[in-house]
Amino acid sequence: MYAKVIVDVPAKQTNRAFDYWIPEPMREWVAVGSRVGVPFGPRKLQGFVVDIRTQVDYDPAKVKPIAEVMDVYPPLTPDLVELARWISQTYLCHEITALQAMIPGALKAKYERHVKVAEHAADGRSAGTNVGGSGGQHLLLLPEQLDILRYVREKGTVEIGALLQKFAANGGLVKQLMLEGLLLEVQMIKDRMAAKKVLTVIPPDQPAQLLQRAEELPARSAKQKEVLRYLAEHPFPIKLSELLHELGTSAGTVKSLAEKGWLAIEEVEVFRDPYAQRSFRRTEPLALMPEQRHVFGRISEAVQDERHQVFLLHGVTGSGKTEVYLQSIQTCLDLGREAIVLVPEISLTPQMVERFKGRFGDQVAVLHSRLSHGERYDEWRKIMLKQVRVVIGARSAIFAPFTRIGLIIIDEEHESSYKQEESPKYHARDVAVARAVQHRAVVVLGSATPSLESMYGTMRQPSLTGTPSGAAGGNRLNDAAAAVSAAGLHPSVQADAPSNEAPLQPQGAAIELLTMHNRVEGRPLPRVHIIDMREELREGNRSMFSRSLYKAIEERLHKKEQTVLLLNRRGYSTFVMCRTCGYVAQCPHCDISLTFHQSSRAIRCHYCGYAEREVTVCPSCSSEHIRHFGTGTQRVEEELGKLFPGIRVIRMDVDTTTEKGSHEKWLTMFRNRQADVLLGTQMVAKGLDFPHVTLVGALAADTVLNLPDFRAAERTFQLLTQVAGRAGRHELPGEVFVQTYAPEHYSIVSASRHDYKSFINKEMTLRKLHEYPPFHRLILITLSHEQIPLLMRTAESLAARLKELAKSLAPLPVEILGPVASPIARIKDRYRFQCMIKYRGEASISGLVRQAAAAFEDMEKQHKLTISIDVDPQVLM
DNA sequence: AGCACGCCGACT
DNA sequence: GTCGGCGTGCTC
Repeated sequence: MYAKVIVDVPAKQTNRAFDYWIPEPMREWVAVGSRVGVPFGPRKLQGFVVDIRTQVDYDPAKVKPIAEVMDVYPPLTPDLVELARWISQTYLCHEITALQAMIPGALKAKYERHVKVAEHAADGRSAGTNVGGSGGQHLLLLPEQLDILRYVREKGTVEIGALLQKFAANGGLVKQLMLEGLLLEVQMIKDRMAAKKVLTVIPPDQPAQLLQRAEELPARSAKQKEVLRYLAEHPFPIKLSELLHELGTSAGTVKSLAEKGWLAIEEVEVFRDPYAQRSFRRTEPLALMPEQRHVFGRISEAVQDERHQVFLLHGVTGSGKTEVYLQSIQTCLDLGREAIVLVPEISLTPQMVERFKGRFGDQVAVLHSRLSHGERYDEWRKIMLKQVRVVIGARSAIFAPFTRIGLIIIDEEHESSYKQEESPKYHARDVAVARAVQHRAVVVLGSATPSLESMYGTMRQPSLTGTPSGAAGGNRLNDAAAAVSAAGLHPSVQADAPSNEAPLQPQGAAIELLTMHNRVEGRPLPRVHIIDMREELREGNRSMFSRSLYKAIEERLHKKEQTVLLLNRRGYSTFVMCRTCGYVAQCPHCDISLTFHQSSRAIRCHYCGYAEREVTVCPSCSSEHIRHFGTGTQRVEEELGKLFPGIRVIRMDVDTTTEKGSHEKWLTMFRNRQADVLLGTQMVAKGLDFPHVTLVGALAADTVLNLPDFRAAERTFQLLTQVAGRAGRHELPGEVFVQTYAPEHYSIVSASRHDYKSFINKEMTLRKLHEYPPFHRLILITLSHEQIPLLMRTAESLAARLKELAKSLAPLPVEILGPVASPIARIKDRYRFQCMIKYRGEASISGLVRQAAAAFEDMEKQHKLTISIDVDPQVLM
């Protein structure tokens, strides 16, 4: 038998499967999805098995055997292997990159070079005797060299780095021994993190015997008797450390019993459970409101039919989407199938976790970035070992190694954080649809402000001719591309399918729209006031608080109610400027202004981390009129303190939430009403639910609007709607103040009226007019290099090449825009140029782009030029 | 990505 | 004459 293996080298030339022979004894351990160690040229590398065959396509005489199998159970399921291929084709990345993204970081290969003592050096066992060299020639070994050999022999194998460190004074000798063949190099592939194991005492099958045995022991073995009696009474495996603590004895006591064979001590895998300390109050399903009942009905029907379908659940904030998710998941579990819930990283709060753990108990695994490497790995292991059936997590949880997925929920589906910014630059929403096709699972996209892409999907008519995806035998991924497009997320996505079978018309059912207009228990949406800050300024108010917001905060302080203040920092640089000459502190390595950080009193670059001391004298004109521009949360906090002496403010931003668990700490404090105001960036807008919040203020609602991004209006509308939804979720009614310099902008007006429909109509019209997504699709190609001339030349010829190739697709509209300098024209001393491809979805374009980029392969290698391709970019910077 | 092979300049 | 520069190509 042979295996096709994708090796751990992310390069164009190695972006294909290599054939290896599977030695007979390994046969039962090697499967599609296995991690294996394979010889590759002179090295040993990790790889993933993507196929198993009886024949090879390569000269059988040259096929090498697999060197080792890394895991007892393959860490990837066959469907994930297939999905990785789809991702690599759709998002134009190396297949290995997609595969690696699917396993936890703990399983990333760590390559170690070890040495062992060569067998023919074995005669040199005793010190002082010199060993024979390979040619029968007698080499004189120095005593130091014998020391090294003896040390390595004792240890078995030693990592080269460690050996060199140990014998630092004689580093040359180690090398010499290796050259002479007395030390052999062994390459090892290690996991970054192993499962955590704990010594555990296992009682025998018949614990009753233990009492008997205790009698037989001599009187002086009191401690041993005690251990036996304890185990007879509690005949369950127990941690050795716990047992010792319980009985106040030492390990020797238990060990001697183990040596007699009366009990066993084993290493048992334990799971680091980040939620172990907490108990979750069990919750029962809540009664559903009529709208919720209808939505739940549609979803659970589809789940029960085991048919692939995508729903878009548009529910206003506070309409009870989570309860619908919970009950739908229950339906799915009752059918013996598994569920994945994706949540934006930022809203994966303990509160959210609690709701799922409360309903499904230890059936739930949680995956998010704040877990340590080990914790994350353990949660993942629980999924793989089928100890849980529900996963809640951020973007990458879409790769949970389940085998019978029935339901995938994507909460806040409009969030741009579902798009990964590093390779593989996948969108979890699209991957979810592809994965759901494989499993014939249902996808629920939930949001109070659905993305235009998803909304567009609901507007498409189901095709008359197409068979519904997931129908008989259709459970394959080549349908997935069609399904993603049929789902309408994009006009059409095509995995690099041979063009003869590429369906040009999307087929299958479109997204079904489900709507919930009402908040639970008929609570009204909060009243939203738009405050024109231009007018405030005209009337002499130069503070960042309008008079009405000031009054509203004052009122809340009196009534002992709470306030949430949002300061949207995006697009709001807190740059440092000299008021005399206009000098602005810039990063010397990037084309971006440095931002001021109060906590460290430093100015630093967000892109490369460059930092310098705060400047008090202008380096350009020596003036002392240096001002920190932009309204950072720190300044708002200061001003609050001045305006309302004694006010208790919790500030949440990058500066205060980097520490592990700090996020949670602040929110708990606020919940316990230990503060009057929660002030923060985007992170205060998402998913939080505090009963005593009756006032929400957006201090500068329109900062995003000024960014050169076609999604600016959409982002603004979403953010304002989300943050407004934080007010008045419980008994107390809420009120919202939106401060802006663009009070007539449709995104702000619609958000203030809670009018999603008028917003979407306006925005759709504009997008269509300007040929932007979702009507057209984009691919952003960014080139970077240290020197502008070479960079420009390459970018020009890449664009020319693309235009050339695009002609072959005529008459399908494919436009090549650029090259132009990127919005941030230099990062880390590298200049950046970009080209944008704008096309209608019917065009199968990924192959074309790859072809064009491939022509510049040698440029990349020779001149250290980098080309990065972003399919469906979310952020155009 | 590594690593070897291979073809042209400054040294013993 | 050789050591070594890094361009080119391969890894089952």
